[in-house]
Amino acid sequence: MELSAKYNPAEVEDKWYAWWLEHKCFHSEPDEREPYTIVIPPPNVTGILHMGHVLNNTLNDVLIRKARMDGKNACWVPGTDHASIATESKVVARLKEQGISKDSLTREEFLKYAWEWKEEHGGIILKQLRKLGASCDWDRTRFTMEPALSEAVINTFVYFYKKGWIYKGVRMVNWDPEALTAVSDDEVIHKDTQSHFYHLKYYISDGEGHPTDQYLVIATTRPETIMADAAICVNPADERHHWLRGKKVLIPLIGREIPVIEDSYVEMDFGTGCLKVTPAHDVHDYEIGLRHNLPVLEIIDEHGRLNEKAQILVGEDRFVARKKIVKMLEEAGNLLKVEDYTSPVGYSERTQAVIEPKLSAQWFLKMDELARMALDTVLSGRTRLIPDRYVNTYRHWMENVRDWCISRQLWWGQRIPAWYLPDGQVVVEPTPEAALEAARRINPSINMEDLHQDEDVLDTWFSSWLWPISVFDPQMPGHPDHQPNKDLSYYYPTSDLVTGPDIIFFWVARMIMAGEEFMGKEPFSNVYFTGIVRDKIGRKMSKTLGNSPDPLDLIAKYGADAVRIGMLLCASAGNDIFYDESQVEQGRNFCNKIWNSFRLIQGWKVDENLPQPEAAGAAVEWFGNKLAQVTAQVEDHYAKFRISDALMTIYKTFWDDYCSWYLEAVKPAWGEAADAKTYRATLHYFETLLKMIHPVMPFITEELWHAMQERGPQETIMFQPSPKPVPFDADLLMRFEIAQETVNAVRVIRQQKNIAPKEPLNLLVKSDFPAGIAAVIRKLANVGEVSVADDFGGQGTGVSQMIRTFEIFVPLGNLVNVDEEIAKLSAELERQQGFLASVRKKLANEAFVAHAPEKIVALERKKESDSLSKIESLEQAINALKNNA
RNA sequence: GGGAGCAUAGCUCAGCUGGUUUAGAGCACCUGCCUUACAAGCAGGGGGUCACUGGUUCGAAUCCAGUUGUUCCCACCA
Repeated sequence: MELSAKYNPAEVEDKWYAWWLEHKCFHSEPDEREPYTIVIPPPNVTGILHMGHVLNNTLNDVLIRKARMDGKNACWVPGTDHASIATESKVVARLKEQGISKDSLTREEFLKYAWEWKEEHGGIILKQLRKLGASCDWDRTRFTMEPALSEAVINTFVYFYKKGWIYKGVRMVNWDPEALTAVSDDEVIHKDTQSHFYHLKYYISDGEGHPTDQYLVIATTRPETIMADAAICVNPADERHHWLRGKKVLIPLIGREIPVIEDSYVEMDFGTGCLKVTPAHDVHDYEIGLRHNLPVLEIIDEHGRLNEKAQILVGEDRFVARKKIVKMLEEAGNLLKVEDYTSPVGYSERTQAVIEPKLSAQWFLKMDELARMALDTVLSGRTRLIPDRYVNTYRHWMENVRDWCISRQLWWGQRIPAWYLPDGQVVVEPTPEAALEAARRINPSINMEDLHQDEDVLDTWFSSWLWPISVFDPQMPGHPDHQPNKDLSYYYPTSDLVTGPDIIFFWVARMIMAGEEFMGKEPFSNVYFTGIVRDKIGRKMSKTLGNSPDPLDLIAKYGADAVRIGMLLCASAGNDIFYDESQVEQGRNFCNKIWNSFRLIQGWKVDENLPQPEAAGAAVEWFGNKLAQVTAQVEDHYAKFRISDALMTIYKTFWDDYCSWYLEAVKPAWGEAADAKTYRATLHYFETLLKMIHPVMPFITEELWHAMQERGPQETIMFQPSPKPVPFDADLLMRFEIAQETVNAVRVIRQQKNIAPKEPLNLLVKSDFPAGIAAVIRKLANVGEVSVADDFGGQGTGVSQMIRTFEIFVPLGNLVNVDEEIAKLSAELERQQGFLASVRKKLANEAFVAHAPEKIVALERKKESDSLSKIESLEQAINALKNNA
């Protein structure tokens, strides 16, 4: 087979992915082997692949492929998330483009559109993951809103309701006036926002609703809410304001009378020390209102517009109203001054709308017990967080957790299984039929038409948190009729979870809660947190910035293996990833290097009768030991989730050790054949390297593994056992390093003296020079003869050099400038003497000798004696040069 | 406001319980090579007072404290 000079990924990748699918290589069924399970962090069903997914899924795929080659029964369960807010807002936006407003549709009509959208765009991302090489068990693909998983969600809701942990309550929630839904605290992003601090005069009432000429001053950022004020509050300890006790003041513009109250919540040294209390539109004001029994007057509607209770500016958007009311206050003489002011403002993560605190009835799940269990899971180490500093973050959240608001005023999602009777009583049951039955136990005359199901759906995370359980057993173990499930008991708990730290609370923590509650066992042993993918100058990749490349374009340009390498090269755990296309280029170059190394081997003619040359024999022996050493390092890196280190270790072994040293050492001379022994070893090493790098580069390794020799119709590198560490000869490796350093030294001499690589040189060493490496040196440095002499004095002029503690000499006759060589050696001598002095200083320090461990002291003595012998050699060499001159 | 992380070569990072011939890698850079596997390559080379200041120690990039810069998380100062 003739191979092209460059690796061409496109055809190779499509061919092998199809082959893997056809041969069901990714599919897993429970058997007697040890399971290794990963559940995918489900991407949004209508999402498209971005660099964050590439990072995450590459890591997942590396782990799952490694486990597969380690002989485990590897199962990677893929799927998508219905992402209620994100998807619903996309559908709303699309309908808007078509001139259809969501308000004009019934729930059923809207859901019809939403499902159409899902059918159209859903799962695109899963197709894209195949391009990346993801070895997911596609037969197990799940969707969080498929009927079975929705049932899991509903069953879970009913389970917790019956347990008494789910309740309905009126709370101040974070209202998103764009999406028209409450969002959880975690979905609110606080950003410092430039605004203004308006100082307003509130005149004291004369008791009959008329202003006196006395006034107090409040400072507010939200003047448009004054019409909802219920009181003015001061700190009881604030003597400046004691004259206000018992007074009433008039709200500017509308003249409504409100009391002055005292509460220690108010900071005396902030603003004016007077706080306007607006219970309906501020969380803290609401709490003050509860303490002081203040009326709650809501003047902002769900769209963020003022309603008729505001009396003025009715129908205006809150921000328009703010501008207008400032002007009105100014004209009325109530505006004392305006200051620039920066304060944190909450924005909706999904719609970017400014969050409006709003009172509403919502469903909550009690968190205290769940959090207690889940905290223990991590603190006891049953689930390890990597890097472990996330344990602190995790603990802090768990210890300060608030009840989870699980209802969303959306349609896309699992509808809350609560039915209201006409008298307002509620029954919670998994199905309408069961609900009717339950309702009839309360009131036997109830009919289906009398029941009204709650309009809200559940938070998306209320389905995602079940993911490691529900993908295997959608009925959920909490169900009263639950039957043991073979898949669940085999695959659960899963092994590793790879995800971003941004969803540690949304998702990871809650999965641990669900795992403990339903299974009594942690859902995964390790959670590996990746960093956030940023561009070269540190900006988060985002669609709006346009700084995120399309991964599919990259794959088309460089190949999937190259993209995977590029991503992993810079992906140390927990650190943000600075992505740059040059890293993918590096990956592409590596593919090409591997490809060409195979072209070289493949081009050899093999002669079974040829004896193995000495240099080849030595190289074969060396590389076998080198591989053993490297395998141990790689295994260690994997065990510590240092994937990029594992990759770099193999990369260097393949490129530097195998290609640059080993192949050059065993390569037959031009026109000559290779001996069979060397050839077989070379192929064997190549195959070992392919297996080592396969989890990272699945495509090119499969291609070359098949190109090496005829394989069986079912055979794939995917299931080849990964190389296991074996003992190696460290001394032999050290000797070869000396050979390498010697070769380098000779090459430097050539370069400095302008001697062509083709021109053979001679090399002299002393009798202590390590044995068994001369042949390799001869071949790689093009040295005619390596001779042993214990005195280089009579050898004419040449270059003398130290390789560690060994002196070598290259006779060069009149090519050498003696003065230059003497200067060079003298400089080295001086450096060495400096070094010796520092070592001796250390050894002369009695405290050091007394306190330092014996091993360290012995090492220093060794340094001393080595240094002494080097100095001696250098002095001899200098003298020899002088004598020869 | 509270907490956590980071600061080592131009860039991205290793450096694990302080001691390994007076700090490593990859990329980038410089020099010389179109040497018959690969110029997406080969051979060689230069480059860092380990952010700063103190402290602990026989010994500090490594441990401690503070300072500065930076990133992230949490948080209600109107």
